[in-house]
Amino acid sequence: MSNYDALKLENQLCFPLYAAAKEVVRKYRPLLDELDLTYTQYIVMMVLWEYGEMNVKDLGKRLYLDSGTLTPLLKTMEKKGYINRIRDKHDERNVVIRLTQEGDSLRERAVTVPEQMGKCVPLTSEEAVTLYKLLYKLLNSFDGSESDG
Amino acid sequence: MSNYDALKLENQLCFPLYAAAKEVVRKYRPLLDELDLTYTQYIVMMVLWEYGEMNVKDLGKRLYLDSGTLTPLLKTMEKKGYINRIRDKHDERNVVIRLTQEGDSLRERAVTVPEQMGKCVPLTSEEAVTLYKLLYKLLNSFDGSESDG
DNA sequence: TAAAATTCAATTGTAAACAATTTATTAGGA
DNA sequence: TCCTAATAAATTGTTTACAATTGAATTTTA
Repeated sequence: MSNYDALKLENQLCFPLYAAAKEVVRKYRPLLDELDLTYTQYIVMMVLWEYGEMNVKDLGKRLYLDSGTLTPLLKTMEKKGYINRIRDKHDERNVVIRLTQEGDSLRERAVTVPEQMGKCVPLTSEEAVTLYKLLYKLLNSFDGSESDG
Repeated sequence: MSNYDALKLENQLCFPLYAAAKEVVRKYRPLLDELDLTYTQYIVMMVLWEYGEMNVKDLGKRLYLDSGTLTPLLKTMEKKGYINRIRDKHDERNVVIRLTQEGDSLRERAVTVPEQMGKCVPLTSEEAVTLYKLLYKLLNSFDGSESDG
């Protein structure tokens, strides 16, 4: 019996990670609906708000997403008018993603999202920092073995 | 400028949560491929290995999944021969999920998965416990607001 | 320089994930 | 009893997510 304890859900580290991530993304939904963004589209916007433009590959590396996810996502965002997709003149293999005026100005409305989310997270700032560091320790350890790119 | 710092990816707690969860699930893939299970199917099996049987609703509550996800997933698992789906005689609204002999015996082969995954996680046991507790603190705080059920 | 290898995005096919709705069943109230 | 809630699973439609493959462009190398 206790031979199988390692297979119990309550003894998994991955399960609360998987479930908490899903639930947090669900918490974002009503806030992001008002910006006509999904969570994945939102993190793309965050990168673009900070860097202005970036090609698909670098975006994927930053967000841990591959072109199979990003290509249709970015096409949707282009239809919404938030970004442009432009072939790089110097290397036509690259597609550069650039914010439109509308996409850039969305930033002002998005600025309340992090604080509203903060209210949903019942952790002290020390706990949040600890969690943040542990998650990045995990994440950084995977950086040698990516897909795609 | 620093008005927008809260919108930087590196200042988000949710992003490393989201990304780490995805990457950990990816790490499971080659191990679970040998059992012909996806990660979501695997956590269903973990619950069933422990409890033998459970209806769809309770399974969903435990795994933070709704019937829209579980119904097709469970049908796939039934086709594989790991489970049976049986309408509850006493209340025909309920579908009870029960392990088959084959599903039950899969447990023996699955028992190496947790230890193999443990090797991929570069955390001390103290760190793992801290992470575990923080994730459940987060997760438990969401328990009032579920979907479906 | 021509051929081979590499790189990048796009495509294809499959599997989650979930909101919203629908269908069937059961429970409660008048 | 009949009618209305409420409940549980299934269905519908949309979006992620990713492995594997394809096709086009670039770089390397022979």
